[in-house]
Amino acid sequence: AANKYEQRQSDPRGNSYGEYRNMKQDKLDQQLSSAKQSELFKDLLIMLNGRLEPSASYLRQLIGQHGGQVVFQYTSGVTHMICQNLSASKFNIFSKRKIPIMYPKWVLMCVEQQKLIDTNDFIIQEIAEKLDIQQQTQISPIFQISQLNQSQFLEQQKQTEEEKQVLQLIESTQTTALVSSVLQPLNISQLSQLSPLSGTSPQAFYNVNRQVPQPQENTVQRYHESSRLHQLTQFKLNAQEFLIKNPPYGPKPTDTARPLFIHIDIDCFFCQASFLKLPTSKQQQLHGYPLAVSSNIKNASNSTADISSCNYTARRLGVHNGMWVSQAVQKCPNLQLLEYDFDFYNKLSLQFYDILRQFSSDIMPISCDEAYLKLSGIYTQQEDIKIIKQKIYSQLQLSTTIGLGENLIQARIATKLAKPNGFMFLNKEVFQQVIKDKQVDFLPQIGFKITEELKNMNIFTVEDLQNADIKLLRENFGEVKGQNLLNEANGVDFLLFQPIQNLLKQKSLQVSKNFNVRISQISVFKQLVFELLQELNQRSTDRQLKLNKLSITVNVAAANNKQFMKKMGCGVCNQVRSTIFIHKKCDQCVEELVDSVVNKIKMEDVRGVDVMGFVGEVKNIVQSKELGQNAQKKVEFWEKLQQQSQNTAEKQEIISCDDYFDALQQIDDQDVANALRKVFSAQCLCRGNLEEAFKLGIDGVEDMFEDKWRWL
DNA sequence: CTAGTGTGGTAGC
DNA sequence: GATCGCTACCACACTAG
Repeated sequence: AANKYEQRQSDPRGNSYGEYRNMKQDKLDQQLSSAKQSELFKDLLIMLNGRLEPSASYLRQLIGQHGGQVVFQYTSGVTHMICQNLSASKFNIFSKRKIPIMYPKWVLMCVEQQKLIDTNDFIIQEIAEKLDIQQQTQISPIFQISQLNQSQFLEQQKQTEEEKQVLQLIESTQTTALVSSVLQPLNISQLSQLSPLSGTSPQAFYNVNRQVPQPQENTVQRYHESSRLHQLTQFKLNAQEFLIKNPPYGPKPTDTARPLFIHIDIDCFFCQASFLKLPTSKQQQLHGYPLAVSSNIKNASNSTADISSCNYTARRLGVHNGMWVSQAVQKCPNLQLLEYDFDFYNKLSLQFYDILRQFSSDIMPISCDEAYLKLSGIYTQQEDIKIIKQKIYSQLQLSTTIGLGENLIQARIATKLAKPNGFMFLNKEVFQQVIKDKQVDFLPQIGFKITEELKNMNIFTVEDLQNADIKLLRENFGEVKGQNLLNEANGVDFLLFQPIQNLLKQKSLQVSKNFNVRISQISVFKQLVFELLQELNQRSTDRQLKLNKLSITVNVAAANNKQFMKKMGCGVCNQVRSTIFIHKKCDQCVEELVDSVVNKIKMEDVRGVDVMGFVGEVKNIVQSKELGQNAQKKVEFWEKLQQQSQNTAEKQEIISCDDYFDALQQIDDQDVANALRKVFSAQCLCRGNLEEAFKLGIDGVEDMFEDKWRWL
């Protein structure tokens, strides 16, 4: 397979694969325009997103034949968006811009009927409903818990009208989730039934499609769509976003002498969710079998696909997460493999958090299916807490495990011990009892490397760790880590409970591809970096983060690269990194970024690339050495400005004010005064709501500036 | 000593 | 023909000044 891929990369018809692709594209475009059949899509710019059925290349061809234009990335002027799956954030972007989102079926049906069908009939239902849930949740009646006494709250949990409404709400969405396969685009045979008048048989189109090579754009995006680890991180971010927009409204924990925490985790989340997606008959058939979620593969006994989640039957038979499918079926020949359904996982995750919102106002999300809750003093009975489990089960059919403890680590360990479908309370004494004989890697934060290191120190069990010499631990692991290890072993928290409302601004973001990367030409490498940067740009824009620094990491095959390697994986690699400062959109930095590493690597050894962006707080930007020797004065100026706007709503705006940012970038070291004048004018004039600026006019602004100037 | 940069480890399924 | 090895964040070693 690798050989074939490389042959394609060095196709003799072009100097590089990219050029070859362009030639091919031109040729294709010519063919298409010559085969133009109608002007149906004239003046439309249609964006194709993600994996499509029929395929993107086929749709492109079809749209081209009928006079339309196609793009694969969002650009201004896009009139329609075609997709099957779409993240909530992207959905928001398109719906905000009032760009209709349609299934590919729309294109086919327009062509069939030779008219532009009303887009309202096609806007993706499932996603629209997901958005509806969020809106409804926001306006749904909120329990005024603080005004209720404790028993009233618990009573309300069981009985109130609001409760019924919430239940109905979630039940209705759940039905949608379970039948969502109904909403998938129609297949070809269904289509021909719908449009018997068609002149050209859809089947014919479909066959043409088979001969058109798949376009190579969006390799990063396509890859991410089926990468479980990518999805997993996005789900977590989605959950955080959801909680910020829909704050928890449960009872407010009071400062009691003895706070309680729960740790809640959905048991083998992906596995349960994928199971729920099966038809009932299949579910009955698989009942009691060992199950695992993995990419759908034909040759399980040879596959190096990862098991991403497996049920507890499978675990008892020796299967575990992260194992290769081939190893798993060797241990457990009856293992039944289930398919991923990432959209469904995401949906369940948000519903999970929607339920948790009722139970505490202090929630700390850990991942898409796992959170800590700080409990108020009203939970006095274990039964009160089990209500959470029951609710999640009755509303989502997902079994969970809850650990209860006086601190986070106790709760966390309790969950681990009680899995699956369990509940456990640990206090200090019981914790000591249950933990002491466990291997050290039973504790969180102790992974492969630290286990190895501890082995070298003759520390194997938690009890060994408890008795270890703190000086030695600190020496070997550092001050903090060493102390943390000891704390963990003794059931003392080192993780701080941080409810969602304390969430700090994201500091960095990164986009990686370290799978199926085999490169022979620098142009291909550039294309990959470009795509990664585009994605980075997209994400930072979506999340309104301003990046001031970019870093690139290239994974380069090490001498023992092939050892333990997944077939298309990156194997053992050395990392080559480099960092640059940026003044422009990050997808315009390809050349600079590539240049910074290209001399240190051989293209044929590249096994993966990772670009990271650092969020530039204006304060940090001001401090960065890019601003040169007068940075200190500029910082002071900035801080003064901050103080000025301290008590106004403008503070936030000033932080994100692009003009301000740009002006700062242009500050001239030779003449700080002038530069700051520029900055300050820009600040005033670019923002209409700085009232004084308008009242005083230009001269007034100058005076104002002089006024602010004195402190410099 | 300080501030900035580079490196490595862990977590979720 | 393979089957999706991501990503945020922390701590600390190191370096320049």
